[in-house]
Amino acid sequence: MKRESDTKQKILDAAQYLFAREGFKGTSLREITGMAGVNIAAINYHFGSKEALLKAVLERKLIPLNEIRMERLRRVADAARKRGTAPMVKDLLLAFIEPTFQLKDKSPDASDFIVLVGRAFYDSDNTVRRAFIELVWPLYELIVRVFREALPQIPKQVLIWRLHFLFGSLSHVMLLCGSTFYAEIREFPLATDTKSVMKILIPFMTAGIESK
Amino acid sequence: MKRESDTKQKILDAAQYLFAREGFKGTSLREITGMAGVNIAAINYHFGSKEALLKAVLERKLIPLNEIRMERLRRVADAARKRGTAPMVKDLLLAFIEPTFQLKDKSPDASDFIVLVGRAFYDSDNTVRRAFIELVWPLYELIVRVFREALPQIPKQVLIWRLHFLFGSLSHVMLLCGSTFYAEIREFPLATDTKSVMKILIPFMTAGIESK
DNA sequence: GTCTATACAGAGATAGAC
DNA sequence: GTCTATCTCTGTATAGAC
Repeated sequence: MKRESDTKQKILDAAQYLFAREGFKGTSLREITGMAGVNIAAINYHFGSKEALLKAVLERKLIPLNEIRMERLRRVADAARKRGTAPMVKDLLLAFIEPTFQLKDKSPDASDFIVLVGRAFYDSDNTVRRAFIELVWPLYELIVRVFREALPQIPKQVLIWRLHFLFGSLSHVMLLCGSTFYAEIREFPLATDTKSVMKILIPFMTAGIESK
Repeated sequence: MKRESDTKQKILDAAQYLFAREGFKGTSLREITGMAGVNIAAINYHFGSKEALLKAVLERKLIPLNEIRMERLRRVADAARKRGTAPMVKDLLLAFIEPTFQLKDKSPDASDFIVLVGRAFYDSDNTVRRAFIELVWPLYELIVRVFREALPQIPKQVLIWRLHFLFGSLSHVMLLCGSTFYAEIREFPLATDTKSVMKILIPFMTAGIESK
């Protein structure tokens, strides 16, 4: 007899793998169940719909990741408040960005998840975009708040634009670091380990966000 | 009797409109031909396949746009060479970025095209990504070359990473400026006219790319 | 409760008659 | 250049076995 969570887990793993490679629309339920070695009806039984399955895949890793990111951002902001100073932009950036890439050191399927999330905001499917935005909304609000504390002299509209530039760069880097499918665009291999990327990305972003 | 180019044109217009809204995979040939008021088989007759239609849609506006961008980049680099100095980063950035947004002042369907291109690199469909990369490759190579002239002291790998950060931000901004579908993520309206966006984006990018 | 097999309606692309 | 016929594959629903 199979345990309930076994089938669910196998479906989630296969779905994450395939969604990352073929996209949401590009992956059929038959492919997923075929790969997971379960019956076609299992997805509807366990999750209710393809859309609900996508949400489950995203939530599984994104909720814990967001908790880590929010915790780290709050810690930076709190420490600054105790010192009576504004938080440093580079500390906030590292707190926000680093945890995502550190996932790769923990689990072998992290790359698929990173690609999935890196694409989510740009997906042409409303379902995917909405599910993603809903999940990251509290984090987004926290980011706006702590960066306003760090840079009170910058008009809010300008700061929000700059944060969006950051989100764009971050998504782009997530795809380049998370997947092998983008090798075609590189004329020679770029180092994509977490430490090397942070060393280039954080100073770039700090300079941009702090610019006059 | 219909003129040959009439049917083709109507298909291209409908396809661009629908691809921008529903994505490549998410748009059916029936939707396109229905909107264009032509027969379902007309796409295969005129273009050969859905994939070839996508390429035609991209090429129609992207080839002329890339010529403008490359022309402007070369002009900045040439002027600097004549002066015997390195080209200015902010001039190169404006030459590369501004023409895309200026399309909106020329044609009413430019927003759809901008969204389509803004998404292309992030599409989960290989077809879309490959078609896009092939079309922008000469521009990409020129960009690397002129930015190396502007910043010879920065190691090539670091510079290429920074250019990719730029591409990510640019794509993100193209979606936010080109579409109304992203209104959900803004807590209050951001100004998305070309001049306002350039005024915020160019200094941000200049500071990031020139950072120590 | 959990899983399987099968049915279904609709959308996919395309070949070939006209 | 147009249209229809066709055949495959999609997501979902359900009836029943264990």
